[in-house]
Order: sequence, then C-alpha cells, then structure tokens
Amino acid sequence: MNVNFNNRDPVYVQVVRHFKEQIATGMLEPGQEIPSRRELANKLKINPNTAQRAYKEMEEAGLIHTERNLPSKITRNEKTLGAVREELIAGAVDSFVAAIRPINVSLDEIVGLIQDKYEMESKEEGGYE
Amino acid sequence: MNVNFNNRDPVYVQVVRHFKEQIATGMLEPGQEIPSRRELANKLKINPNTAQRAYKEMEEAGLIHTERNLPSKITRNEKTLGAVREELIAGAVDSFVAAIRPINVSLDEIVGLIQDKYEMESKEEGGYE
DNA sequence: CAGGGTGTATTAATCGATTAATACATATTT
DNA sequence: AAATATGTATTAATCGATTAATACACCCTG
Repeated sequence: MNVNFNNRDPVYVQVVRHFKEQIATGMLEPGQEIPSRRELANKLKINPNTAQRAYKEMEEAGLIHTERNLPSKITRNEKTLGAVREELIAGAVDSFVAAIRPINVSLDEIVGLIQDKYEMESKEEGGYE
Repeated sequence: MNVNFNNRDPVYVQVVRHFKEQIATGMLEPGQEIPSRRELANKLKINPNTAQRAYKEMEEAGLIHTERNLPSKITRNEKTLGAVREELIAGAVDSFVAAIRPINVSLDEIVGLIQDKYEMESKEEGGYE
C-alpha cells in the first residue's frame, strides 16, 4: 500500500485511482477485503473522511460493497471489474489524443515517441509537471 | 479565433494553450501581430484581465513581446518557437505514459488504440470527461 | 456490559486560485 | 486638446471544492 500523491489532484481522487489501478492489474481480486477507512487513513496519513470519500465514490461506482460494519470488499461483478481497466485505458487514450491532435503530429512520430517513453524505466514518479 | 473552453482548466491557461497550438502548427508566425488584450477579451467573451493574464504568461515565457502600447507580436526567436511544439508534444506523451504505465498494457495494444482514436475524425470536442 | 472497532452522515472551516474592478500612464487620432 | 485605444499594476471579490471536525448507530469481543 503506497500511493504517490501529487499536489494537483484531490487526494480522494488519487486514492480512487490507485484502487482502480490495482483492480485493473489484478492486484485486487473479486471479493477481496480492503482496509477499513480508518486503517487506510492511518497508512496513507490522510484524514479518515478523505478515505471515506474515496470509498464512497467506489461504492457508488459498484467497485466495492459494504455490509454493515464489516470490511468492505471488492465486488464480485466481473463485468464491472473488467470495465475498470477499459475505462482507465480509454481515458488515457482519449485525453492524449485530444491533446495531441491540435498540434498536427504525424501518427508515426507519435507512436515512436510513445514507444521510447514507455520503454524507459520510470525512475521518476509523478508524471509530467 | 475560436477557443473551445472547458470547465476544468482556468481560462487563462486555455488561452495560452490555444496560442501555443497556433504557434506549434505554424498558424502564428514569427513577428506576427496578435490582438490587443481588450480585443481578444471581446472576441472570446472573457474578462480583459484574463486576457492580460494569458499574455503576461506568454510574455514571461518569451513567446510574445510587447513594446509600449503597440500590438504584441509573436517573438522572432525561432528557437523559442520551435520549443513550443516539442513542449506540447512531450507534455502529452509524458502524462499519457504516466497514466498508462501503472495499468500494464502491452505496447502493441497501446499503439493500436492510439491509432484507432487518432484516425477518427473528431466530431466531439473537449476530450475525455 | 463496556470498550473499541466498524461504516456513515452532517456540518463547518479552510484555502487558494481565478476572476474581476479599478485606476494609471502612454500614445495615437480626430 | 479631447477622446479613445493601448498595456500595466494593484487590489479585492468570488467561488467552490476539498478537507476536516464531530457525532451517531452498529457490532463484535473481552
């Protein structure tokens, strides 16, 4: 459990994204238990309400479900889980294309640049500033 | 002169980006005059101060220069101008790769998706929501 | 039963960036 | 000279999201 926070996005959004990435890569499996709000808050040094906010978003998205005061669990709805990966990928692709299209870059050049960057090992975290 | 504003980024940032795109694609040439702050504000239906804010950013970035109260002009520094295109492209690539890497997608799949999306004519403006 | 752990809801504070209002000096034009 | 357009600076208002404080109901366990 380790989230690299940046300063531009809200914390709860970054927490949600972190869980989505875990789901997308299969690190979190259907039915798996996740930490309690307060436990997560402790681990990440964030306010418990912020953790709750993140979990609430995930609950409403159907990614987790919660019964009474038992540990929340990743949903067993495989369709929902599969869609997470697609959503993350499509979101990244869409915003990339929206950003690059107005610049009139050839497809070949784009592909080359992405390949180069993608193959680099990522020493630096946090992406583009 | 037509900027499709979105609701998430500050207006002045979007204005700056619009000019950078114009520079990157050669629509704005070295030495070319650009509208006055107030004129731009009128065209885009924004506050003159917002236009000024955008121009100030560009001035500080060396993209435009202003003498007294004459129309501001695109810089003639070709190096600066060329860097704009590179900066826009690198920014898009970097943030895309940062977003996609944690999801463990194969390079082939990524490239395929980008090609598909990029070749689509863009009926919808505004990118991914 | 008491205590500590849960999830949840309501409300408030914070906090900063963004936008706008206003004024000023200059220059050009009529 | 007056009027109008320019760029610029200073200051203030707005505005909203995000975060935090607090309280409550529940349940299990010792």
